[in-house]
Amino acid sequence: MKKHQTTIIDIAKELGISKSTVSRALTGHPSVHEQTRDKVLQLANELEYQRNMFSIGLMKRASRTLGIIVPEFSRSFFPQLIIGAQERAKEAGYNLIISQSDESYETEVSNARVMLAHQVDGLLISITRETNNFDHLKLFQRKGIPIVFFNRVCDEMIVPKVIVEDYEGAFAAVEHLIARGKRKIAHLSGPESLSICKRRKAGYTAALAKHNIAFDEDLVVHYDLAINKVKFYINYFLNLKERPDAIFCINDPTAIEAIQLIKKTGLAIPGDIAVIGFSNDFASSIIEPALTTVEQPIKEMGRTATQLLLDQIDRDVANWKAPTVVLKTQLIVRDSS
Amino acid sequence: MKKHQTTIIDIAKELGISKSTVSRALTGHPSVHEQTRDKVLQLANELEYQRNMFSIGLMKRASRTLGIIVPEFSRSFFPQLIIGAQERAKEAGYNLIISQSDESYETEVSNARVMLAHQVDGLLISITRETNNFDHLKLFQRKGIPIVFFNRVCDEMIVPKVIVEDYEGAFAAVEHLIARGKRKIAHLSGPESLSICKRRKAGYTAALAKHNIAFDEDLVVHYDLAINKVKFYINYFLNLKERPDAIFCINDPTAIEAIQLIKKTGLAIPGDIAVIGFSNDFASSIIEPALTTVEQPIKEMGRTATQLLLDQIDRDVANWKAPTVVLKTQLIVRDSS
DNA sequence: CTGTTAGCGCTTTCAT
DNA sequence: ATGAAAGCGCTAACAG
Repeated sequence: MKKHQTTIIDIAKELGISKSTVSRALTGHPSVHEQTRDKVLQLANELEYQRNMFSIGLMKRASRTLGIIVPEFSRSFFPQLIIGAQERAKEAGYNLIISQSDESYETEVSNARVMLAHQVDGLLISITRETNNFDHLKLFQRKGIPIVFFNRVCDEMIVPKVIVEDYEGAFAAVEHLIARGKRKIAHLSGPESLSICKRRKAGYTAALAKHNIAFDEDLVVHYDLAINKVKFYINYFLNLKERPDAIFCINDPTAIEAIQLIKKTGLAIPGDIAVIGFSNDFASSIIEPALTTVEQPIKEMGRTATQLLLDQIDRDVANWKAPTVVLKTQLIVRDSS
Repeated sequence: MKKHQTTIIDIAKELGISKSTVSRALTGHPSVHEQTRDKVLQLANELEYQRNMFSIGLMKRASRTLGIIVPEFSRSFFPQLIIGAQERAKEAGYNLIISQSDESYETEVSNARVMLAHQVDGLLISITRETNNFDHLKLFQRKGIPIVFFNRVCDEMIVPKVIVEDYEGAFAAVEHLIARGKRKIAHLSGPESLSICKRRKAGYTAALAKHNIAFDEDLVVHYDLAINKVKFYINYFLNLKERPDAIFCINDPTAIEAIQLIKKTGLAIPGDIAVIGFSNDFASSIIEPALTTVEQPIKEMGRTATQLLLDQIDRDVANWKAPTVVLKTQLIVRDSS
């Protein structure tokens, strides 16, 4: 199958007028005779003319395309976020190229390369759990292509970021556990390299402090978010001399896995051990007992990140102060606590 | 922020050689002096040169980009499928532009337009539950851009398709229910317009027939897949004079919703009513009782569809017989039946 | 092995 | 209101 594209030249030839006039008519330029424009538009329609993005891109040095790189999308979080981003992009007349890095640093670098090759006008990114080096992203800055981080952000780069109230959310979750009478509250956290984990842990610690509960090193564990390893850490918690009476998990998939594991041991949730997650993923209301969790506005995060990106693209900003937008979180109390 | 692109011309000038030589060196053309090539490659690297897809696309009339349009991706099915598609595309040196039509025909048409504007070399698509008119897709054929349907296919277009053994899967599911002693088996199906639903229904009907169970019109309901309407149909089933003792649902989200609703009424699953889904989504092993379902090879479907698309792109086929690939399904028996 | 030339399809001056 | 011409960055002939 060979593609045949209807071009402006075809239309011009057919109508016996110049290419430039056709171009003007097609782009809605005012200085075109109405009759001429109508004729052009009609013929273009008949021939199913489609503007060639390559030549336009070549001329304008802009693709009107944004890129988004997410670490994974097997769980509902990132797909939902992408829906928000896509909505906002579309409203603004931009398209979105999506790619997922599968929690692999290498793939992330390769995806970034693809985005560059596709001449995206801007990049949205949430980094993998492995990403420690940011050269591939700094390259965008050097090339003058704006970046916005969301969810998992990079602290060392000064660009706009969208995060949620991780600290406050974690604080509220732990305070809620305390209100339920729990005192030995464990925290199953993610990689220490992710700032999101640091903030949630800080909220956890602060809530304990406020209520005069001693911070116990043994009750906090960091893991790499590989879901199949959760069993190891849950076992660890359950076998402690003084078993924790609650576990605050870094995210919903972790919490859901934890619940399934704990149920198998015969322990009662939340009686023996309460469990709390973070994010309010779809599955959290399905599991039994239904998961108490900290809801974050996922779609909104996608929209906001996209907006911040558009702001940078439109504005011709030399010393633009990169904002960090912090979205609200809300504790959803269900049956697991 | 204004983009500055390093171009081949920059490199040529810097090195005092011709653009074509630079181009040849960069594209790995054999007829370039090794020294020259090394110099070019090194400088390109230093200057962080990035090929401009626009000019290449303009020249080659190909974008090395595939498009994929899915009806939604809030559930895990399509994201997983996309992962498979992306894998295969990447292996073949293609990029993938993803868009989701939100189960809206209008959005699907608009997304198709976007794909066209982006000059995709081929399109993968699973239609929305609303799509009855296929003009927007036939346009691709007219333009010589290959299409492959997957999952939700269009019967009236003769293009490659990837589906699963819907009939066989449904047959196995219903036969399993019969083996469990169920006799009044209901079927909550999707829109009659989707061939996928027709095939599953046919499997259902055939299994009943094989075991001499009369087909009961009242036990089959079609709905539009809007998940919040499931309660209406479940209620209908539960209030029938002779309540069904099993429900075969068109997909896992429907089945999961059904289980939640049935549990609220106090009926026992599977004792009073067994429930079976289709697809083996992530959530199906989380719900309690765990959902019996027909597993389909989701990632594989994405890979296969992509391969069929690549086949069409590479081959210069006038009268290429469009294949329909049918992937295996497998019944996963869990606790809901 | 390397350079020259001529476009790909479009927009954008600059004329008229 | 329209046309002519130049060129975006690259590659593919065709020469040497």
